[in-house]
Amino acid sequence: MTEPAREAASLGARARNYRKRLGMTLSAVSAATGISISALSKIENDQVSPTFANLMRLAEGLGVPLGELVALDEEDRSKAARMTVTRAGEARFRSTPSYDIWPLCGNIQRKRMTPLVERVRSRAPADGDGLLSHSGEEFVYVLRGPVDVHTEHYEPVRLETGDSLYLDSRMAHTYTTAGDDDAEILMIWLSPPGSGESADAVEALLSRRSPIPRRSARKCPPD
Amino acid sequence: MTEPAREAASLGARARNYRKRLGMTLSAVSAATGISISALSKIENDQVSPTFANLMRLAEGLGVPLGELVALDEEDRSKAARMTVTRAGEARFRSTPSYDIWPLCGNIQRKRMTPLVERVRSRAPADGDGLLSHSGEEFVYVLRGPVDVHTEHYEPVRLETGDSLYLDSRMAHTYTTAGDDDAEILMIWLSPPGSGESADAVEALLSRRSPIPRRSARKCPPD
DNA sequence: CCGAAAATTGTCGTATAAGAAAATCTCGAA
DNA sequence: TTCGAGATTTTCTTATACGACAATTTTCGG
Repeated sequence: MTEPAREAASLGARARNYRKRLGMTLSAVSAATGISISALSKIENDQVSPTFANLMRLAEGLGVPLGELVALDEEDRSKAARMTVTRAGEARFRSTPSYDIWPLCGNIQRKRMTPLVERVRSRAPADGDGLLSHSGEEFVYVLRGPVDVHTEHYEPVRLETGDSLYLDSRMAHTYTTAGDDDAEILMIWLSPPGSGESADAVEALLSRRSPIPRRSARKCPPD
Repeated sequence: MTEPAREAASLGARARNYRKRLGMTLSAVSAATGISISALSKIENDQVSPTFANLMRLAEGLGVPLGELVALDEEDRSKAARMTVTRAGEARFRSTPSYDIWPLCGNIQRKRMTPLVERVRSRAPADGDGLLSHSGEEFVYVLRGPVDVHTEHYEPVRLETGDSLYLDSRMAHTYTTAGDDDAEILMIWLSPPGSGESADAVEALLSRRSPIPRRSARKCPPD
């Protein structure tokens, strides 16, 4: 057997990695892309040199940027190796009128996603910050619901525990708790490609949300 | 109003732009890449869908990262759906040797993050897929632990429920359950920025109509 | 060990990309 | 304007990717 799949050296290996990653079979990819199973097999085994048209279909079907699918490894991965862990109780606590916020994994630099656990306290959009829009995209997974999502273009959506949501942050939005207790959500915010990332990301997010001075940070576990 | 410099919309246009920027003729590119002149002409005019082999040769000959050559403009998400919800039970189920996977919010197109709920079944890296590396970054929040994180550059890390982790996906990694039962994690995978960096506006203009001052076949590679 | 699903391999007909050479175009100079 | 040489496009033929199908082989669960 080949050694554990490192950065796949060939196009076929990369394509296979991305497929495996989604737990898809060749038939599934075939259905998603319109490429025949046999062609997919040959592509993954580097027996053919696929056309640009099929490369585009494949990237689309696998949900991978085309440039990434075709790009050869151009970087020393050992230097780029980065990882950071935040323990359940170690996140630092911040507060806005509507939310208590625990930024996660803040140690790592140069990361592009900003993960937060938020305790939703407000019961109506008017209670706190109102609808706000900002750049980027955000994904929300409800740790303890129910939560109502208010946006400028959709009817409010109620999310229960375990529900998830993806939205374009440029559309004004806010979250409110829909139950008797505060709700809790895990949010991952993705800043747009051009904007500077880094630790400032959380500050930017907080400053947009919080017209009032932040309190001093204190430790408080999400759970 | 003068026509705004728009980015090359097609692969052929991009290829031509890069060639013009270097002041090269088709023959020069042919010599540099090994691709026939006629094939180059047809590629630049989008009359053919070049093979991956020729795409690599072309990128090499033009001194352009392959990802840039092939990347489509990833803009225009205005028309796409701005929000999508996945209910707790509605995610479609997929399975790999090591994981059960529920892709979340798959409906929305053009999103840059890929959220998944994964049930971790394997108890050791060797049980299933082994260590895998791929592009991008990933954030993990442990819904039900404990989970062990194995990487190629770090000692294994044990995560309990509520812990979170951020890592560079290019570092080979895998997750195993460290308890008696299967573990469950929420993962958000971020694919690398589409290499569709906008072509330089000036270059786009230059390559359009009024050609670069053409000194009788003066082939000077820019330095 | 078995059976089923998945994946690979091989063949064939078709579609189409690649390469060679001829035809056409461009543009400066006489 | 005409001319001519290089640049580009347009024919051709050849090479090969694609899709369909069938036959194994491999991979997993049970």
